[in-house]
Amino acid sequence: MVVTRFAPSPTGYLHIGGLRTALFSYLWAKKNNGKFVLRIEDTDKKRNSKEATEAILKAFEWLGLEADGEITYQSRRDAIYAKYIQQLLDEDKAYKCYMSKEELNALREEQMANKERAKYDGRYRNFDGTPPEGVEPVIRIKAPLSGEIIVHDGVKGDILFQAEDILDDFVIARADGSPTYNFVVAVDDALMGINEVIRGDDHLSNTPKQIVVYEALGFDIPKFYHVPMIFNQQGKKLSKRDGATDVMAYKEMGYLPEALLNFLVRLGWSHGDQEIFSAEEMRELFDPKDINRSASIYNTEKLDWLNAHYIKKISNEKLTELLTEFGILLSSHDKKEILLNALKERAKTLKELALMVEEIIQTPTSYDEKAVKKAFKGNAVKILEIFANRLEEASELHLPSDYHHIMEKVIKEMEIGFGKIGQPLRIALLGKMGGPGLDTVMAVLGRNETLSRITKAVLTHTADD
RNA sequence: GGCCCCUUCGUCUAGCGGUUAGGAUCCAUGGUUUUCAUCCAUGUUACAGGAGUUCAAUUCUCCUAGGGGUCACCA
Repeated sequence: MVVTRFAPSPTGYLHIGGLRTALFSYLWAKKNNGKFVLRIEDTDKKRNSKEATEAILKAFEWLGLEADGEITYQSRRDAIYAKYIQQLLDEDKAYKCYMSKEELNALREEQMANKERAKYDGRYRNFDGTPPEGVEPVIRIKAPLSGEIIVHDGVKGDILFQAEDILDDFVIARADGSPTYNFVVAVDDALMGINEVIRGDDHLSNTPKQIVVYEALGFDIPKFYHVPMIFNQQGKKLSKRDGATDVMAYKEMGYLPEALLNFLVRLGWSHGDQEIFSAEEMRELFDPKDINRSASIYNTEKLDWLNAHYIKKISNEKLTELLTEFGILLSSHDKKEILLNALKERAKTLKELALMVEEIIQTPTSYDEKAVKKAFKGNAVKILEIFANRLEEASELHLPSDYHHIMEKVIKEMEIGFGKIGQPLRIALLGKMGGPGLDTVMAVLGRNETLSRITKAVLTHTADD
């Protein structure tokens, strides 16, 4: 069974890059009827917060990603790590190193001065003398000092490292006894049965160290997939300063989860020419072998397009519900279907949609001057007055087509084109050009509000002349 | 700096030795629309550079350049 994982360190909100690796891991597990588990890497007590973990969970919930089983917290597994550290000590695969920080720094400086790679020199590797006073030892693993380490990567292919280039006896437990990252990652992945690791490219050079741990402990090495980074517009690694990288910020901006997911799944992954993927299709089609090898730049143009696409497809009922978060309450509005059908065609985000609804529902408080100049030429006022009269005379007015008939009637009566009535009427009703068809607008507003807006506009522009 | 990774339209990408180098987005133009948007159609734009290998390279190899990652008692 395929078991994947997402292993964030809870130091802040969940950002786009993290979400994408989580998504890839989730999809791959689902496709294989496997498991996707969540592990919180909170061993560094100073930098972690509970809120951050909750933020991650919240984002998952919004997007419909669900982790299988219990969440694992590394901070609660000290006993486990201690056990394996002791095992390595007992097997002479690790040892205590009494080098002080000062000594270590001195060594590094000397190596730097000689233009050598900073590297622990192994001075306590076979130490059996009396330990120096006053130094709490760290524990270092005996890493291979020569030979090759090959990472079999599902995205990049086999990558060859020379041990002497990259390895030294790295620390697996700090002076206070707490284990370090490369050690716990390997231990946890092994113990949790994770056999397919999908993670960011930035972990690629850590992988040989983790392989050292796997081998020392006799664990099976999982299959790795290192997915390329997502860069910002400047071509640099995404950071918190890159505007909206917080996943939940996208919710506030009016993006739909299906749009964000679709956008992210296509960032660095493809399935031929297909652009639109439902959640089901993603689970069916995702395969890490189709992950791209190169980094991608994060650019939201396509996200906007996808979001517009999904807004068009979503039910009005659902839309009404979503709009409440943007201060729009339509559930009791009798013409909400008509309104939403007209508006969802032209909104890129829910926030935009909310604004459009407001602009129709609210009586205009001012009129766009340029548009007024253009529209209120000639006998525009007269046309509006006649149109208003015909509206009053009409018997039943409900649907857009009812209003449309009246517009046509006036056009015929006065022997004018559609524009002659359309433009001033649009100004009267909405205060500016643009927006849905006027018949639709009037149907939504109803006869009284329509008449009232026309009257107000007529008064305003009669006074002007 | 050492090590490692990457390089097709502005952006996301297809391509897996022989293609008029395809799609999407963006942009532009036209059509539909009383307006705006949608929608439809059309168009501009790409194989980083140089050597090989080969009858034939975007595709394979090497080099160069550029970009990125990583080198902790952070994760």
